[in-house]
Amino acid sequence: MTVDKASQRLIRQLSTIANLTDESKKLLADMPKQVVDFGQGEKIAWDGDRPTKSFIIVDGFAVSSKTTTEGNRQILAYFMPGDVPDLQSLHLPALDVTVSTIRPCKVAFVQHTVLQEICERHPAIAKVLWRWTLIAGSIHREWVTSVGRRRSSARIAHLMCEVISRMRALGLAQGNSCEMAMTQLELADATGMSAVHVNRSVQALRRANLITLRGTTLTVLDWEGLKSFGEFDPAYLHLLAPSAEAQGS
Amino acid sequence: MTVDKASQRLIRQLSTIANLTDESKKLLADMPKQVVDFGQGEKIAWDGDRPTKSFIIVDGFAVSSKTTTEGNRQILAYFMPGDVPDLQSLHLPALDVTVSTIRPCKVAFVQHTVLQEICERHPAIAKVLWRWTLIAGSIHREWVTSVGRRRSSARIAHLMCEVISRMRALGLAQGNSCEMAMTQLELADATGMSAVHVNRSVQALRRANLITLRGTTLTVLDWEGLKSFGEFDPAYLHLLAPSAEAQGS
DNA sequence: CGTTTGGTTGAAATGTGTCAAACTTTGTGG
DNA sequence: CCACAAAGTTTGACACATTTCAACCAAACG
Repeated sequence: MTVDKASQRLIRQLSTIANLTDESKKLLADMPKQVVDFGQGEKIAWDGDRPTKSFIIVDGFAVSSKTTTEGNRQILAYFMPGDVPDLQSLHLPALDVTVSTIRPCKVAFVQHTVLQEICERHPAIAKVLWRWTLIAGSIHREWVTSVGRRRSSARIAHLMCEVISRMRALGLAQGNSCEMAMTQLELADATGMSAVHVNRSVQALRRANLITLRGTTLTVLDWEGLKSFGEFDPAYLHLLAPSAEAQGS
Repeated sequence: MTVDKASQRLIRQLSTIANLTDESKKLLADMPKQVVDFGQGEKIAWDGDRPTKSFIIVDGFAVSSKTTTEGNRQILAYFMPGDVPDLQSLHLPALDVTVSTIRPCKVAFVQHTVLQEICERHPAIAKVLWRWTLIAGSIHREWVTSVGRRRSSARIAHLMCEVISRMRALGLAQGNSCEMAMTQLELADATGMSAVHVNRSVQALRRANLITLRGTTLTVLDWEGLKSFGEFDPAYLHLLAPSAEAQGS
């Protein structure tokens, strides 16, 4: 039995936070999905929308964001393959963020009715999805802390630790390297800084021999150093295997 | 049939975000609860705990927060009567925040086993609770935006709008006034600013004739003005009756 | 009535943003 | 495969928002 890529990604993501039974996996894999391609910088869902389906990121990277009246953008979450950026719309009809690709993306749409029926008939799956949305909330809390109370370069370091930890858990990191997929401008919008200051903070991390950042490829040179510099404690990610983050250095 | 205060508060809160059937209300009211009093500035639950019960705020106010290694505190959420600050621990065993009272609090503990059984047997209630945790996430996103991208006095204004809107929805605001229960130091920790700067920002809001803040009692003099100054759009609260926020001015 | 807690003020230090220009890399079409 | 354009990065100078420190004041409290 072959399983499509969208299902593989979704199942792999969920496996990082919960143990799925084979039955659950099959149910998720069998959901009807509609695959659509998006280019870089395209919007997939808009603040204020009332979607009737949610989507899985199959390939590529996306972010959710809000824009203030003065036109400043704040990135609120970072999505990688297997993520479902608008899962909350299952129980919150009106979307409160805009989701945009930061890389070309292949996404798979699933009707809310399908998800809802699965949740009703299979409470175990509902529980995992609920847990997933709670982890998204936990990550939000860590971001508030970062943006509110950490120095600029620690914010950057923390975000890098988060991304590489999540990528590792998915098996999408190569050793100490991963495709971060964010320009410095996007890094700025995610950390509440200006692009110029991000640049200077990144240089500080480089000078401290903590990282290498070429284009959008991040390499961690000193995992323990970066962790302590960014005050990163992976507990908030609530991953099943904390070992995933200890493989570094 | 008399219903205890803890249940009343809980049901009133949930009624602001969902329509509960009488059966659901009865089930919630019938949960065994253990009422405990806490003084001001006490901690109810600790970061890293693995609680076996969650608690409803019956009276008083509380916040959840994280503290950085440098000792800076970031407040992440603000809880009022009827709120369940650690509801997420139902599916995230390890708590990732500390919950402390900012006023003397009466709280009612409910065993997780009880909540879990209700959720299993009554999917309608599970759905409401899930929705509730999703709204908490939505509020977190708004806070990230505020802390990351809004000017200092707009942050304060935004937080004031949020608190008074939620208090109004609960019927806990008197006209344009409400008990905000936060000192300027707590306001600082919630908005990622220093206490001194909060003081200056509050004064700016006063000078603009938007608010009055005596002690911890907030009075809104110009609701529309405060809303636009703080870029406040209540959509992210996902309240059932948006009218609650339109009653002002 | 003194003590504590929270609020207010001023001055100086500093982190971060803004602006503008130059540079580098990446991608694309000829 | 080169040349060019576009996108992203880096740099410097300067402005300014915010923090820090320290002192003082006001209100609440036992």
